[in-house]
Amino acid sequence: MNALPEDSVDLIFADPPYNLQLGGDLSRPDNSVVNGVTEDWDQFDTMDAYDLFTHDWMKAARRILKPNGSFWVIGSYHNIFRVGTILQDQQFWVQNDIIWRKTNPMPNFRGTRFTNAHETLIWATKTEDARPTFHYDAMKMMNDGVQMRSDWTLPICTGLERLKKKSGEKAHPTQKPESLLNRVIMATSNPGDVIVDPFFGTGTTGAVAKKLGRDFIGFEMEEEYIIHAKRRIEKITTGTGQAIAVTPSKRSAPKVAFPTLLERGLINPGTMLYSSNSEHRAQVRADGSLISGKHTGSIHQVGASVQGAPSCNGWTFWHFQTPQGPTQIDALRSIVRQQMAEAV
Amino acid sequence: MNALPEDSVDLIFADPPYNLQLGGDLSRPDNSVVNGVTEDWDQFDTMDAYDLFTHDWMKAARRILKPNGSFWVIGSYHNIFRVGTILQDQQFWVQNDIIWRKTNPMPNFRGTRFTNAHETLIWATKTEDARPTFHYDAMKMMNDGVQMRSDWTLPICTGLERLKKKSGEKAHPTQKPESLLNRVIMATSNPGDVIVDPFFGTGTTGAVAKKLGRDFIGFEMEEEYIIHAKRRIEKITTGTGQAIAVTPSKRSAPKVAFPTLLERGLINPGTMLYSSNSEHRAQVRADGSLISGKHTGSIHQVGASVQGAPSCNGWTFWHFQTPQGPTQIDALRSIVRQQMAEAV
DNA sequence: TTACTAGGTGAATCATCAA
DNA sequence: CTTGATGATTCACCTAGTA
Repeated sequence: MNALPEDSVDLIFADPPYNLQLGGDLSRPDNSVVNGVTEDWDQFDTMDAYDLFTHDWMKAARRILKPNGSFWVIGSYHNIFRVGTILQDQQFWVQNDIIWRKTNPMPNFRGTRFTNAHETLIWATKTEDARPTFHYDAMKMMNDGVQMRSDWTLPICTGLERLKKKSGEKAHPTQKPESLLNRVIMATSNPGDVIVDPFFGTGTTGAVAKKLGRDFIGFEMEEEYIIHAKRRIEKITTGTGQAIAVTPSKRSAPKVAFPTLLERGLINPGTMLYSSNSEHRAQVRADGSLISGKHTGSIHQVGASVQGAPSCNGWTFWHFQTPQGPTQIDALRSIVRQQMAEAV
Repeated sequence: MNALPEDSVDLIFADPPYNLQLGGDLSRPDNSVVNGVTEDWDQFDTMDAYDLFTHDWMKAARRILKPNGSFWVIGSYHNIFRVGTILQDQQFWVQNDIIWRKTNPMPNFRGTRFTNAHETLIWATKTEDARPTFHYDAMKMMNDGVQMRSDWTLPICTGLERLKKKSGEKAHPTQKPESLLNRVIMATSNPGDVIVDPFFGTGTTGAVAKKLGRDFIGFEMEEEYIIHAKRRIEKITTGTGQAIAVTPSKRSAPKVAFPTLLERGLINPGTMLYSSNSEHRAQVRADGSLISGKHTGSIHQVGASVQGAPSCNGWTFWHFQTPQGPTQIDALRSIVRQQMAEAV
């Protein structure tokens, strides 16, 4: 990067090593082995070494970025706090942090934590008073007519999009989906702009840049990644004008879990529920499970158990007392759906 | 906090000042003025001053936290990178970063950025080898039967939940919703635990802690917030018994050895066991070991051997014949556990 | 040609206890 | 400290093969 002229680049997208520090092998419940990130380039001896590495590449990136250019970096909780702190210390000004909310993350196989279902991006400029390109209306268009939010729901890179070696193995352990780069590049650059990716990998940034009519420069040390990237980008034709279509993310109808009613204070732990004929009753526990005699479980499970039925729709089976008489708990679900619909 | 004994607290939830650095006044498209966070307690002269402040309160919090206790902190992009870095530098070990995805965030009125629609929480422990309370099964129950993810979709605190001054103004500029604290406290603490909130504000942590039968200690400097918090918490009644119980994790159940089933006459020597697909079979010997061809050993060992797998849960792998068809031997374990519970 | 099933997989800091 | 035994644990998606 030090060979490039200063203040010459419109957008930088950086996907640096995350410094994962994985432990031993991890296997799925079916005993198959999880193929983790064990590459040399993700190994750092200490956190200090990682901080120093981050400081160095970021300083080089900062030099070549135009005064109104956009700087993007992606990471996980392993590294993003270091990256964000160093970025602020270098006087970058954070415009947004963005959550890439994965539709299909890898589960937590051991049941020890919350499923790690997102990654974090930071969008920053060189200074507080920079005025970066931001296509507000295009983003609004891509989000069903309402402002694009700071959380983006997108699938991970799988299937035919995922580059493979001849052996069938994945070509790169952490290939990013083009949909993610599409949104970054669409939002904060213009056709003809110059985009730099300091950790080019198999070239997702270049592929999307070419598709959207931006110029790009990528840096990569691994020879094998470069070969894949070149072959991939060669095949791409640059879109022009109207040909550049965007795929808005489809949102499925919101599913509401009964425990959500408790979290939102619509029903309280300890509340008694009744079947419509008052023949069966159950008590609500704090995690949204029901208890009725020796039966415990979800509203559906307990509804089925007390009736000796194979299944049951708990939403319509259970009622709670109101001054107006017994009311289906389904009425409360409608309220939550309303709230979630407004959240889109 | 320095007056509390060390290693004495089960859970710490901290909602520190975000150091927002707001510019001039912001108005909505209808020219009404946005009431931002301009309180003295959110003013720091420099980023260094903020870092020092963070370092100090976090060190005090660390001292009082039990070795297996959970440490939670919430922030936005203004401060969360500083907080996360300092936390890691103090040897805290990050378990998850959690995204609070707001259903109803304030829009970006100027159309200059993405709507800032989330905040970030960090869940950490004092050390890497700490084993914090985590109610995996309760969280799964609360998420409609699938693992709880690292992104939580919850509304901000509005309506009747939002505390108001007599004048009708909001009592606190950044009151957190009880639903958020509910999930934190449910997931990582038990009834009777001690929870500390170093930035108590109007007492959301205390309110939810009391509701869920946890003890709490809150620190707050603003007299007016304290008055609101006390009045609020007084009104709350603590849930008891089943109301605050959650689905227990299987890991906490007492261990049962397979030979116990023979001792108690629940299964007889010579019984044939089958895998669910009937592909594998084994015979029970008098000492509770299995034999299948040349493989002998525990239910787990033989289950693993016959499959050629590195490990196997024999309780769910092996089935025995009943008039109702093949049944997991795990059903017999439940009976023993039942007997053990009644014997206490 | 369509429908269904079986199998594979993804940036993961992924168990606990006794000997 | 290591080693071994017990036994707990997965969601959404895609592809290839079969019916």
